[in-house]
Amino acid sequence: MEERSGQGVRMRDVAGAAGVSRQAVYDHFGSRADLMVATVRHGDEVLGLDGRLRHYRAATGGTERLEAFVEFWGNYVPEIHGIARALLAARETDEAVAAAWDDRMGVVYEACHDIVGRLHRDGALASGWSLDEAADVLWTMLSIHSWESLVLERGWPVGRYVGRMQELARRAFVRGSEGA
Amino acid sequence: MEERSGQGVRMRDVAGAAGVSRQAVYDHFGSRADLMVATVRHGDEVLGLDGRLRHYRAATGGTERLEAFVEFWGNYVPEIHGIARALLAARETDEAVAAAWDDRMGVVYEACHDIVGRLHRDGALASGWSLDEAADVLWTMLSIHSWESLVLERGWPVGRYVGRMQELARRAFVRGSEGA
DNA sequence: GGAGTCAATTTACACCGTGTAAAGTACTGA
DNA sequence: TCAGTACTTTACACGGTGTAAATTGACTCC
Repeated sequence: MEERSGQGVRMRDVAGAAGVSRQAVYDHFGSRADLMVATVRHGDEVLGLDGRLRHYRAATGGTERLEAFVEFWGNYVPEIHGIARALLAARETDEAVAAAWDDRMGVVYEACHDIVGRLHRDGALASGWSLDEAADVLWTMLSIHSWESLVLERGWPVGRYVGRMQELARRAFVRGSEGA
Repeated sequence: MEERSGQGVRMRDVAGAAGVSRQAVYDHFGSRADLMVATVRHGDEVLGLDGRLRHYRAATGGTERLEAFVEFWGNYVPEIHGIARALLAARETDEAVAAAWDDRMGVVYEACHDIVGRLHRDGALASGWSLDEAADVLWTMLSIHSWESLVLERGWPVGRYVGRMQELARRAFVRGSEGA
């Protein structure tokens, strides 16, 4: 239950990789969609989110939290990328997958909203943004797709992604921060 | 050859909508992938790009061109969205579709690079960006996915998309422009 | 040791969408 | 009239998901 990753993977591949018959997989998981959802849940348990989010949680200021979150996210996405692509493809047709995806993305959105709210509280939110709009844009900037676009298509190393996105987010959302 | 749009559409749907047998479609287009490519070409002819890009072409300054391009793009995407989704899904498996997509996106990338180049020429590019990195980020900000995220998922009207993206792009790339 | 249970296996098939093949029909124009 | 063309219907191959049934094998309980 470890090495899977992505949409081109058929049930027989999963079965083969697990050294088990195709039907055994159906017995255990029910369907391809259910398998994905189970994989997501398993990933949650195994990826140590609590540890990874320590810096984020420790940062109470809006600006610091924004920076910490981008850093967490940039390093987190590569590890969930395979399953994320599979979910993204399957959520078109499967309701349970769509729900699992929306649930995950909802958590990210909440984080974005929280960050924007703190910037506002600190008087640091750049003018011109409503809280919701800023959260929408931050969430969009940090989407898996944008990560794919920069890291996979344009070939950015993860470190550059993190650095530039931190800078971009600061410029976009933090009042008076164009110098660097 | 007009009303199609998107990935859930099967060959029989296309045929039915055209009032023709499924095989006739195969006779004309060869395969689903070829049909998509043909649809893209047809769209190019019919969408009046030259007219739509007039403001963009007329704007020679980096800042103005950036603004004009975001406006063009925001209004253009809704019309290509259906076929774009289908291409996006099919490019995973079909080489010709992938080539057609990459060709289109290449054009957009060139436009982004041109804009960033003009900003730099005008001395208006915000500090901290290399030309390539700024083009990469602008291109990513303007991706179909980001448009979907804001307009379809977050429910933004197109006008708001255009306005906020213009503002965001200005903040991100134009030196000294946080006030508005 | 023998019976029952439970998991996993093999084999087979239904369903769907893409794509191919073949035979038939109807309209066109030299 | 005949050839060509455009389209039709019917049929099937292929690949992937998902279901069903009969079979094997191991482990437990008495």
